[in-house]
Amino acid sequence: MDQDKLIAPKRHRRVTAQDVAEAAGVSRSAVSRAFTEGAYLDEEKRERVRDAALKLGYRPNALAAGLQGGRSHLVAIFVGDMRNAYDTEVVTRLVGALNAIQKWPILIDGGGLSSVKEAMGEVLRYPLDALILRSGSMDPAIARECTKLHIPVISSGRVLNHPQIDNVCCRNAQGSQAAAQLLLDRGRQNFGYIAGPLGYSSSSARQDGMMRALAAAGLAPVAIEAGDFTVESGFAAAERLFERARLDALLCANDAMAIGALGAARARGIDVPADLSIVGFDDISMARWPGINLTTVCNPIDIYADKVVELLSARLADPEKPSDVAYIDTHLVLRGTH
Amino acid sequence: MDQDKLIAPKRHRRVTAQDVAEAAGVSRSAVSRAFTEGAYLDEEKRERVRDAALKLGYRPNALAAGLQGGRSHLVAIFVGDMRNAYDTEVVTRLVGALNAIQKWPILIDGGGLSSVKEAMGEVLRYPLDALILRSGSMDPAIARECTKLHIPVISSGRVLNHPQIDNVCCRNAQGSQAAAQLLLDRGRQNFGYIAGPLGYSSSSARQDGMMRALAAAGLAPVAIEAGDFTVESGFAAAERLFERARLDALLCANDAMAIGALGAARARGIDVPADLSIVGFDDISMARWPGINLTTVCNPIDIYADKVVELLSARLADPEKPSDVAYIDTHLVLRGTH
DNA sequence: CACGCCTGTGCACACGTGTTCAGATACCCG
DNA sequence: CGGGTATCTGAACACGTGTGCACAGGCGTG
Repeated sequence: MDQDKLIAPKRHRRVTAQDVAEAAGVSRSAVSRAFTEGAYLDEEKRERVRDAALKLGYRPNALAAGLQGGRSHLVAIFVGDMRNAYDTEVVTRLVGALNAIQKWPILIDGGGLSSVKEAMGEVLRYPLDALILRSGSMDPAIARECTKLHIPVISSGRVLNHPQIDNVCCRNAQGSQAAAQLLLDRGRQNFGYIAGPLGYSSSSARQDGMMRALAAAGLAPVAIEAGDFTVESGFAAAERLFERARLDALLCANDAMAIGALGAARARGIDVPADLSIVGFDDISMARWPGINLTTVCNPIDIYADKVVELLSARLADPEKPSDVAYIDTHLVLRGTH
Repeated sequence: MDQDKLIAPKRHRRVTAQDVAEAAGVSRSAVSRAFTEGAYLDEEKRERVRDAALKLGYRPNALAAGLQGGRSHLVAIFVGDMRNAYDTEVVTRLVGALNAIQKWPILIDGGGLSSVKEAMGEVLRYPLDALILRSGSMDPAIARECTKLHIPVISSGRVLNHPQIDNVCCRNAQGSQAAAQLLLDRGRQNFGYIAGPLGYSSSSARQDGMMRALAAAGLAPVAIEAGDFTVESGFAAAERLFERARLDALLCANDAMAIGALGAARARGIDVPADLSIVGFDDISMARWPGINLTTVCNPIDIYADKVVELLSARLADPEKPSDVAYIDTHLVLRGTH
């Protein structure tokens, strides 16, 4: 009956539960039970099965398990642009947090990809446990499509208003309002702002926060320029600002651009922080590097990742629960540039 | 016959090929063939199937496909420590390159994980198309275990001597030899070196390269200290070096530590590059930031990622091919610190 | 017409697992 | 000893797909 197998042994067949069963002298069901918590199986037999499995190098095939049971334990992380330092750090923490709860993250980098939509379509062929969006400029249509497939979506960094999408978002306005207040208290009056690209809710919310603090002091920003969240664009935007106006305070939509601005200020011989205060947003790891030492608004990454995982677990436990928005508090980190 | 389904409709059943078949009035096989390139199927019928599929939101289940056919299209990337800037950049490019060829990378971060071995064991339950190691200090036992499961392993950054493991590695010694020669030509004589942790082949190879260049000039390094590849450790190591000796040239095992050293030099009032040359290794994106502008040895990341994917494709095409080592050439990037 | 070739189709199997179901065995209690 | 219960076990099914196989028909050629 096993003729065919003997005649044409498959290239490199995976060790299967059947093989272990034969080696241990039990039924295949018993093998399955030996690896399932809380299943009825004689202890002695279970041990025998595990020994045989170890010897043969057997591992239950996750594809088959996922096909049969409910969960695949795969989670897709869609990240808008992995060349962005903050996004990268968030992804790093997310990967760690997911690994820790035995969920396996599949990464899709929108920044390095021409046909994002197509890639998403391919990945959605896997019955994902969840999809995590990490991106300020995600096409909401994709998110909607996922909810149609009944896979949980968690949006990070941007609140998507949809009954089935959970969100994690930091209090952007509050953060930059506090930053502006800090500089106001220090006596600064001529504010500049380096914004992110249009359409990023985080950037505009942060700008609003600053405006609110300035308005309360009867002020308005002297000049505003926009970058694309990169260091280089921050450098360029700062140069344009310095050309246009004489500032003593400069707030930036994120740390990377603040670091660029810091470089531009130094190149121009402006003394930071004596003549100019620069404050970033996010508190990426480079902000604390010697030689940068940036004063910034901390957007606590660990808490961020933990919250995402927490929301994910809750959603998996109860798929029908109402959607949730977790707001993360920021706090000022006073270093050397304010 | 479908009573049970009607009585107890599964929570949210995925749309299956059977559903599409019924909607389009064809057999289930026809649906499968409609999505398979090069399968015999009437063009008109294929179109009908695709219409129905689109309407129902059907996607062939990748788990089932992977179970049945050979490939799962999943690739695991094991990265030693995602908090390392260079590793992160490599991973980013790898993710992009894999996405582009429709392979879906599962990330495992050794740095954020207590039980790496266990995590690897869990992930190996998926029949991976390949495993990519990105780490200087990977336990070779894990790699060996993978080859036993007959899944291709590609090691990046460290050459593993195993008949079934492909490798991508840059010419470390050549790179730092050239860097040392650059500084020798500039008239430097008192060399210091900041090494990585013990057991990282890349660090020791880079040190060897420097030694070779110095020896050829009848010199030897004045002082050597070690860090752990982080900026902070580079800062600390440089301070120890400055305490011990008067240097005019400082080579570092990677860019992050060089950036730390640069900060330490500036904090101490040392003029770089007038009194001290600092050269890093890797050319991470921060090396070109204004305010850092680090002279370094470029370890070209794009080529790196492309080579990995190239080796991967070759290995998948012919699993029995002899193992290969792709050496990547480095080149000096002259900026402002030499 | 006979024959072979090419295109198109449905049936049935294999992939490897978790779990249900019914049956078997051991055990305790009245 | 009978019967109920708790524990254990194997057969069978479902999960959803890709594909080999057999077959059907159309068409061109001798």
